[in-house]
Amino acid sequence: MTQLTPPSDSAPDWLTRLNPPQREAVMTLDGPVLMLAGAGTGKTAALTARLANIIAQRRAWPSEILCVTFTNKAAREMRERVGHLIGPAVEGMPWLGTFHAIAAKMLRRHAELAGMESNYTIIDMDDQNRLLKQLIQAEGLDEKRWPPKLLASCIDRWKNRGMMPEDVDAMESEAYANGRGQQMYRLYQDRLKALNACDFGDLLLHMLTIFRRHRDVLEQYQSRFKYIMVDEYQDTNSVQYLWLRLLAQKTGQTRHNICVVGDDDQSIYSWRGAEVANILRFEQDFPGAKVIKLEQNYRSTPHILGAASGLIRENSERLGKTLWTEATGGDKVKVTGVWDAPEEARRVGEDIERLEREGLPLDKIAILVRAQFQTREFEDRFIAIGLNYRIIGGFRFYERAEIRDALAYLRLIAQPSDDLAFERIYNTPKRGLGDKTLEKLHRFARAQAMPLAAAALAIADTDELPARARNTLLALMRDLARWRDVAKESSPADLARMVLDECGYTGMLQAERSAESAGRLENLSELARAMEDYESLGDFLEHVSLVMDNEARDDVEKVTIMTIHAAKGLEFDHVFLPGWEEGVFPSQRSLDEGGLASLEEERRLAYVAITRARRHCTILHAANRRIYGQWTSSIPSRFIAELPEAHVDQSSTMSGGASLWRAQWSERDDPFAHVATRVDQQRSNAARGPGWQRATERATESYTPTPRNVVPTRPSTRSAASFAAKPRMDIKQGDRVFHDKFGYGQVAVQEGNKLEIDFENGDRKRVLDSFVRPA
DNA sequence: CTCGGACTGCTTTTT
DNA sequence: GCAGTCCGAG
Repeated sequence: MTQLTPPSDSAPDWLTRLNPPQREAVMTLDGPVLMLAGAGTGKTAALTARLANIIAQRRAWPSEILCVTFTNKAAREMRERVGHLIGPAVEGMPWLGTFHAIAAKMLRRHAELAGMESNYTIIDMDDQNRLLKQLIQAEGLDEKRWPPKLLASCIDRWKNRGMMPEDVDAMESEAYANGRGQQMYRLYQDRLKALNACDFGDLLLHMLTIFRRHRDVLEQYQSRFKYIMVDEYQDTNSVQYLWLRLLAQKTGQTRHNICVVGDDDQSIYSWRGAEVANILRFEQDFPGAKVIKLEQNYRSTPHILGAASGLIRENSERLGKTLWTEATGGDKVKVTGVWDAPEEARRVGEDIERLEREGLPLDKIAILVRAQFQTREFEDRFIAIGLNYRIIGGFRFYERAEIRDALAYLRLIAQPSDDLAFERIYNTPKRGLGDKTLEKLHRFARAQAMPLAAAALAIADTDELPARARNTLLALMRDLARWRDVAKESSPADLARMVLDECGYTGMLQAERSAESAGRLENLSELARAMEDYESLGDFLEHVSLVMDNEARDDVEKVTIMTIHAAKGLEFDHVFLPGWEEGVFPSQRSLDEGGLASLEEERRLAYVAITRARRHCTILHAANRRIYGQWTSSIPSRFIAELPEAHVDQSSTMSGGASLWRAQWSERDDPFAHVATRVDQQRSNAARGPGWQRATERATESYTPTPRNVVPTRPSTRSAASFAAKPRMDIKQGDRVFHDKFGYGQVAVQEGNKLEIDFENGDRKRVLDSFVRPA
């Protein structure tokens, strides 16, 4: 990573800064290349240097290179880094992007070959859900027994595997409603076609089908792309694999200039269709492939690497890499056992405050959890001690109801046939149109084979609807027509502001005056602000449907709390890994569903977690934790026992210490340990003796924060760091402020960086001043 | 249409 | 234990 950082303009510079294997990857331009890049081995540097090299050597124009990533973030990063190396020529890289963005772009050109028009709509999961629900109801299926979500996941799985409805066999079809899976899938596809829409999976599947059925189209792209590069290849699913293979295999010529980069040890997305097999058999797929291993790690200390490597060695299906580093020294990975989850959060909080005092910026620290529910404990604790944090994940901007409503209006303006958008807004804000009206409208629309919006207009000439509903509908249609005219002249942002005002949405929220409504209004103006960057409404809508991420721009330094999945590809000086207990990590559910294969994926996840750390890594496990409201006692994760002792420092805040945990593992050293359930643990608790039992029972029945057998930690109400935290200069008592979650309020008490605020809904809440801004 | 009570079901998540 | 959803009553 470090090697390419100061990019220089002297031409061969990107070569001299590379290590030998990296250089080989950059220089090998002919034929298939598999770059096996371990964590922190400078894979992005090598990939971007290779791209720059292709262009510098005039092997291809930027527009003749296909460069695919999985996330928008990765695509952005790549574009930026290539930009540093080759300058403004990146602008001419139209085919650098995510699989979906690239497929969508191709599909716009060939939509008619998939039975759509080129201005097709890309529907999101919410639309998909509503659509499926309608279909399920129409088919008279019991929604409870066969929820739309289940059907959605089946369809998704089929699409991930490149299956069209006709490819779904009887066995697969069984997965939904007693064998009606295939039928429902087909109905869904028909409905999408009628709506001139497709879902995310379709973007790739449609293009794959087009490539297969129309050789001329395929050949056009095959000859265009002289080079293909794929990042995170271990995450590719079947469609993506098939899609790439078609593009990379130019018939009659021996081009196959495909370079894939990945790490089988970091494959953590099999649950959403990724096939590690794709990377494992790359050499068979592309005979003569050059395999280059990047093994020199530039990120972590030897102990961190040693611990991670020892752990991942337990996995069977591996291509096998050995990470090494020139770095020396550094601390061992710390493993700490604590009594319960609140203590875990308390200790992490104290450690972070100590690091902060020692001068480590908060944004160099991360807490990585297995599952989202674990974040809560930390959030509570950090609020209490006044530690700045941010939680990544959870709700995304474009998933909020008000944003989706606003987008529905805009979609309907851009695309009058967007029935899903119509349904979403036709009575939002409330204008007195109910299910009855919608039902009649639906029937009318179906009979006339027209979209709902057109039907709304046409039905006004009939006596189908009562005068009142008819007039309301007509007024809405008139508004839409007017906005469509406005859209032709004014900017998307202005249009959005106008629409939201005139449709009554803004008014509705203003009238509400609740804590959330203020935040919603804020979000809507943020949406309009985001639209300033777009030329046309169409551009913006395309962006929104493909780029659902939203990086909150940072103002203050904050500790990051996120899932391990979300942390892949990132690095932090100090990483805390809480919740390493059987059942939590590895996740019980994962083991129940996928057995050994899942256990190995969990282990890879653990490997990813540890390798995020640059300098320090602290693993924690709690003996007691509340799960689904039940106090549950648990034993340390098997992954802890798998860490080589030479790289680990174990400690425990409980009497008995680490030996207790180790003993626990040897006791239950049987081959079926991985399917052990919590019920078994009740039994093994009994085997641990009366003292343990008493402690466990106490914890289960009545929770006491500091039981006798716990070495008491420092009383927590006011730690040194939080006391010392400086108050914000721009906010003082009595000020009116705005908080993203709670809305507007008045500062009642200011104490360091903590505020007590009387919010407009009457609640008084304690919050950190970094979470509010002056209103 | 809106409110409230019952019911459920709970990893990971990008596009 | 909690949050989100659904259905029935008003």
